[in-house]
This record gives sequence, structure tokens and C-alpha cells, in this order.
Amino acid sequence: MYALIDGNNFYVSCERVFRPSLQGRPVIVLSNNDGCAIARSNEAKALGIKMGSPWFQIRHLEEEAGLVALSANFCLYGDMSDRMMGLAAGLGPTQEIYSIDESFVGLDGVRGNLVERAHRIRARILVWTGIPCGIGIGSTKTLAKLANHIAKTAERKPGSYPSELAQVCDLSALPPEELDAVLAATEVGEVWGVGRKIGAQLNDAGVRTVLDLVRSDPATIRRRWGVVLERTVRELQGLPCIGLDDAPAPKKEIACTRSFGRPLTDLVPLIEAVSEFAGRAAEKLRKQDGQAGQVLVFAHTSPHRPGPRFHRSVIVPLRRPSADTPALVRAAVAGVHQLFQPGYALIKAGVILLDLTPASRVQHELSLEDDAPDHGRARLMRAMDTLNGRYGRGTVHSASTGLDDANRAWGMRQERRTPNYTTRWAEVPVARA
DNA sequence: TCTGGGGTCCTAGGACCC
DNA sequence: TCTGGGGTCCTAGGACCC
Repeated sequence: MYALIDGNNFYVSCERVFRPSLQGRPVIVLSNNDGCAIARSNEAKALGIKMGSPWFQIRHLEEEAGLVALSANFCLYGDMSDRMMGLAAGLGPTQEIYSIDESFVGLDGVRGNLVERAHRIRARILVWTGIPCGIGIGSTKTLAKLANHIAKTAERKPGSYPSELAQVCDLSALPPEELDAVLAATEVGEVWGVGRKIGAQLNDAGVRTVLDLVRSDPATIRRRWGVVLERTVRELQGLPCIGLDDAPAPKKEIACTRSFGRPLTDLVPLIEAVSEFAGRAAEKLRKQDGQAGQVLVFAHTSPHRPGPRFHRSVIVPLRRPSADTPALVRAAVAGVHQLFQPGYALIKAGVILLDLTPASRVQHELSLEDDAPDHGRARLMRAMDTLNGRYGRGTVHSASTGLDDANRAWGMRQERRTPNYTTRWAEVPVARA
């Protein structure tokens, strides 16, 4: 038996904790560069704002409907997530943190009334962190996900489902006829693993509701759509196929990619940006104690704007695996030189570290060159990571990222970011009696 | 003016091996 | 006339997730 706990409209809820005046109002959080909506309060959803709606298309709602838009503050969300996850873990013996706002909890061995227990945990998270959650319970992860969707929808849209399923929904506790009614009232596209494409194909094949999918034949599904969807069907039928992953494997690739605040046409700022991305990616790489064998660099023009298109990527192999920022930055910059062509308005670039191996696996060799591995380098990198962790990102960085941080041609637009309420002493809110 | 970022898994096809 | 069988590894592309 599994539970899925997730924060409602998570980023918006984090912002509301520190700005209670946002309660009850339409609020969205924007992606990097204030490009499009990535989180929406219920009121914003009611205005018809879709996930991913471009900001310039919905901006008029500021005036017309009192919409509040905030720039994403990922430091805040990450810290609030840690607090929420710690409390959610109290629901059962094992936990898989699945995303910044969701975790699965294994419920094996938990005694007593699960629904009551879930309500207690939910209330505790709300009081202790200020984040409202939904909890779904089911005999498989896919059913727990579905139950979670129903718990949240029942709360947000009264009448959509029986009201006692709001906030906490245990599908395994429903009598068969009620379960069928709930599944028949849910579109197949809501199922975990059914996206836009497959959802449309299923609809064409006459499979419209979750009940239709549950009653379909797994072998037929497999022939047409493959093993992934077959597994989904079996999970919906109550056969566990996906286990709890409470010790996630190290990443197989690590990326740092960004859209620019404005298009770049010159080589120099592109080199600065890519150097910065390589440094950030290297930091993540060291955090998982890995090393990279290859560095991929890409840059491209906007798919949305007119003008000549450009989309290129280059893979630069490293002579030996490394987690050293200067080595990775050098490789990335070499890649930029290879792919760059003048005359294009580039709006995005990125660095992806590939071919990752644990740093503990070292290929020893006779060192004849002056860039041979050196334990002094590793200590230098650790010192850099510590400084940046303590005093803030960018305290120490490669000179090739440019020295004038404020005037970077490629900097992100973030005009509406809230303070780091919980992670920077200088920005902690002050309570007055 | 103007549309995010970071991942995973599966499959098909080709190269290559014995 | 006409060319096996079985396997691995790699890559690119597609679909999905949040």
C-alpha cells in the first residue's frame, strides 16, 4: 500500500506562507525569465490560465482580474520542500521523494485507520509549514497518484467527486461500485504515464475514462503502445509493478541550461554564459561525488521568433573523467568555439555532463602532462563549493563567466522575485508584536 | 518585446562480434 | 539457384514526468 503526498499549487503555496495577503487571490509563479506560468493558485486556474501559458498572453489579467505574478524563487521552494518532506515521512516507514513537492510513502506495517492517520499528518504539515497538501492512498503507486488527483480535485471542485474524498482519498477503501463510479468520472489523461499523445490515441480507440483503461486488455495495450503503458494498466488493476525507490541512483547526466534575458549574437557573452553553466553543472556533479567523461554544449535560436534558425550541439570528450570546474569549463568553451556561427539571435544555451561515473573509480595512469589529476585540485573544488554554499552562489567562480555580474548581457529577467525568507539571514522576515 | 528547466525510460536500427 | 543465428552495445528520437 502506498500514499502520495503533494503540496497543492506548491510554489504558490510557498509564496503565500510569507505573504498571507495572497490568500484567496489569483496568483501564479513564472518560469525563469518570467516567461510562462509554472504554478497557479486555484483562483488563477479558475481564470483559465493554463500550465505553461506565456506571460505576455495573460499579462492583461493583472489589471483586469487582480492577478499577481511572481518570479520563481527556487531557494525558497527547495527549503520549504525539505520541511514538508520531513513531516510527510511520518506517514509510514519508507519514503521516496519523487519531486520537489511530491513524495510516495510506503505504508506496509502501518496499523490503524489510514485515512485518519493521513488527515493528522496533513493537518500537521499545514500548521507547521503553512503548506496545504493532498494525500492519495492506493495499493500501487499509480493508484496512489490517481487517488491524490481525486483528493485535490474533490477539494477544488465541489461536486466533481464525493466530498468525503477531498484532501485525503483512499481508493483501496472504496466499495467496488463506488470505485467504478469514481474511475468512470476521471479522464484517462489524468493517469500517471498517460500524456498528451497517448491520451489522444486512447481516446481515438474509445478509451476515454480511467474505468475504460482499467477494463482494457493488457496484452492488447502492449502490442499497440508498449510495455510502459501495459505496466500502467496492470498497476491500475492493482498489480504492483513499480516499487518504492527510497535510495535514488546517482544521476546519469547533469544539465544546466538557460534561456537568456535577451538574444545573444556575439561569441563573448555566449562563452560567459556557457562557462557559468559548466561551473554550475560541475558543482552538482561534485555533490553526487561523480565525474564526467564528456561535455555536451548546445545553443539555439527561438522556435517562436522569425529569422534564421540555428540549433547545434557538440560533444567534447575529456581525456580523462573529471569533476574539476576549470577542466569542464575549458571543454565547454572549446565546444562553443566549435559550434558558434555569427549572425544568429541565440536565446538559449546549455551544458550537459555525460558519461558520469563515481569519482571513486579512478583510472590510474602514468602522469606525463601537467594537467594530471591532482588531489590539490579536489581540495580546491571542495573549498569553492563550501564558500559558495555559505556566502551565496557566485562568491567564487571562473573568470570566464565575466566579472561584471550585474551587466551580463545574458542574465535572466526576474523582475518579481520575493526574498529568500528562509535561507538568507538578511532576508528573514521580522515579526513585530 | 514576448513561450522553463531537468530529468528518466523505452524502442528501433545499425555496427559489430563470434 | 543463392548467403545463419544469436547476441551486445551504442545512439537518436520519442514519450513521459514534475
